[in-house]
Amino acid sequence: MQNKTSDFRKRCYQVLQRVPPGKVTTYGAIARELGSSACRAVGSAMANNQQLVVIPCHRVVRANGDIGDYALGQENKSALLEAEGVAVCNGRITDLDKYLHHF
DNA sequence: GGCGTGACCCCAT
DNA sequence: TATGGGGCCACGC
Repeated sequence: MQNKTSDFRKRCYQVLQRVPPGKVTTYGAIARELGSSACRAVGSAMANNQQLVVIPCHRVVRANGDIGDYALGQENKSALLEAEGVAVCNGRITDLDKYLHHF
């Protein structure tokens, strides 16, 4: 059967849901969890994410420490992260390694 | 069936 | 530190 969402995208969401509150992950980490280095494909999945309430896409940040982009805006994303206990400064994670979740 | 795009990542300069 | 270039994969037209 064919769901509206591709299987690859679902996997991104599944991995993303594995990240606990107060922790963050990177697009590359998710991609590698899926067995690929297609960090861009993961981002594309988030961009088409229609389950903002179900998928904590705001917990995904860039590997260089930047919070990356967000469907509702970077400001909203950083605010959500701080609300979960992640220190964000000027749209960037101060201690990325400290909040990075290890799968 | 092929091309361009994208919420990226890494390395070199 | 900032900028440029190459590579990776999935999706829409």
